[in-house]
Amino acid sequence: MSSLQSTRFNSKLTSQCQSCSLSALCLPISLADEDVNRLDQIIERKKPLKKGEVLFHQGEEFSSVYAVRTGTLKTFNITNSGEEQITGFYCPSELVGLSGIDSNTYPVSAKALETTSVCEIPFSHLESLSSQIPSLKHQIFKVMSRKICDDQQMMVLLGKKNADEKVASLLMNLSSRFKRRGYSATSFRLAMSRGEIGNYLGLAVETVSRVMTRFQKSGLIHVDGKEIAIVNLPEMQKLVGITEECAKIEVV
Amino acid sequence: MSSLQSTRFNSKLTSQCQSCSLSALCLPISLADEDVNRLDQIIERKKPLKKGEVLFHQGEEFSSVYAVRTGTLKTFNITNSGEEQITGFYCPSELVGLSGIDSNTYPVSAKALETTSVCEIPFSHLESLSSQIPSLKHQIFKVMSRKICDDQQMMVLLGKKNADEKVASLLMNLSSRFKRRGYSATSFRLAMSRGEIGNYLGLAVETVSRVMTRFQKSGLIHVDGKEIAIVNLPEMQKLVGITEECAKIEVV
DNA sequence: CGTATTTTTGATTGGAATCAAATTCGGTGG
DNA sequence: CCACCGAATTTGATTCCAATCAAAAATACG
Repeated sequence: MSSLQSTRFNSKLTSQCQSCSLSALCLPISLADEDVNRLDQIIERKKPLKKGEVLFHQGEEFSSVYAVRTGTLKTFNITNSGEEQITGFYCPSELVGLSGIDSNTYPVSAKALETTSVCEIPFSHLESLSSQIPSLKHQIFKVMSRKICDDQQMMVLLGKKNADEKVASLLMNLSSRFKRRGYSATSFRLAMSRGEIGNYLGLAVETVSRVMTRFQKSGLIHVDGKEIAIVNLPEMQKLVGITEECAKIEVV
Repeated sequence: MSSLQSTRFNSKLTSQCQSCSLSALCLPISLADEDVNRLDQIIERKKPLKKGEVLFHQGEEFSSVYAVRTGTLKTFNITNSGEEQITGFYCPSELVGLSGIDSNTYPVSAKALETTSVCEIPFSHLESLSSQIPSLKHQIFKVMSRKICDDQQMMVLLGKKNADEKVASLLMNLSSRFKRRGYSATSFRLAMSRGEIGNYLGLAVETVSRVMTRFQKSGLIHVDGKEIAIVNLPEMQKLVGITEECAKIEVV
């Protein structure tokens, strides 16, 4: 158990969730002001993580879920052969750590890909608060359900798609996540390296590089290091295929 | 909304969950008798599905989650090219349909691989009941968290493993699920076809067949149609690798 | 400014897909 | 109970996509 006092980075009596620009994403529910305040009081805003710092380690006791406020996280397993297997990237407003509830242990590690600040949400507090606020409980169910959906789409991607479709899917997925937060859907900066993309997609680094070069040559995207611009959006969407369909369902 | 009366297949006033042999798996919590009864009253035991019958369709409005009592289900997407993409197999005591909570729509279809009976659990009832029974709410969180964990392991499998490891992983996974329900871990019958296994694992049917033949020749397993016997358990576990590790974490 | 790391590019290899066909299995009706 | 038909499974030959090996180029960083 971490100390509320010692880790609190920015503590005020007024609700910070209410003034946070992400609240509409992080809490897409209409909580009464009073309820938001109650939620706000259990949340700790931690000191930002520097690139490469670890938020929690695989195997550690589960205590909190975390909402990313700024920056990007990756979650990963260490395989028995010692290599890293990335299982997800987390952008602002997204929750990380939910997979620890079942075993009361984080089954993955979470590491910052760049300077990243998070809100720590002690799960036991969240859970008891959710008993008192049904819409909050429903929201947690929804977030977890959404994660299950997304992971299953990822399973389809990994099992059925070729290298082009995988890379296109990741780029379009990131694009829609940027858009959701009000940023450009067609021009953004990758927080992760080519190696991390390949690791996540089940591709070799070289393949990721080749595919991106090829996409650029065919006028689908423009690549400048980590800066990506989607040039031919319709064609990219076509490449993504099935994932697209399910995105529709989810958006409803 | 389905009618409670019309679809109820086997209705008694006494608690059926209490006498169900799966309750320790389906409800691995110590609910007070009174609470079990309350849960029991919202559950409908539906008429068994015959092989090939569909429990719910992709795109249909979400209303219930289902616990498999006997038999096996598969969940799948239909891709835009019209082919089926299997996202999961469900054995007795396992819950299907949780991915529908987020969008209020089932993002997959569920179909019986053999004669299968399920308990229908209307989600709105379950949710309101969970407000009154904190341990039930916690249990739902756990089940969903576990699903997220499992799916992420599946992602690792699909992204990083070769054909041998994939097939071995599926067999060992099924083995542990049979064992959990009190059946033999080393001898069981596959409910799914080679084609469905291949579809699920991201392999061609021919590859699944070849791998199994090869496993049999090397004395790892014995295959007789759909009957499988694990002959060399340690070697099979070795093939599975990382998934093994995470199984340990989850079991704790 | 020089070194380490990341990314790109090229050549070759290999594992699984695909194509093709034989065989077995499962269900049905005579 | 057996013969028959379609589906599922197995087996074989060939192809192809992405991995691997290798090395140059670009970028990050102290």
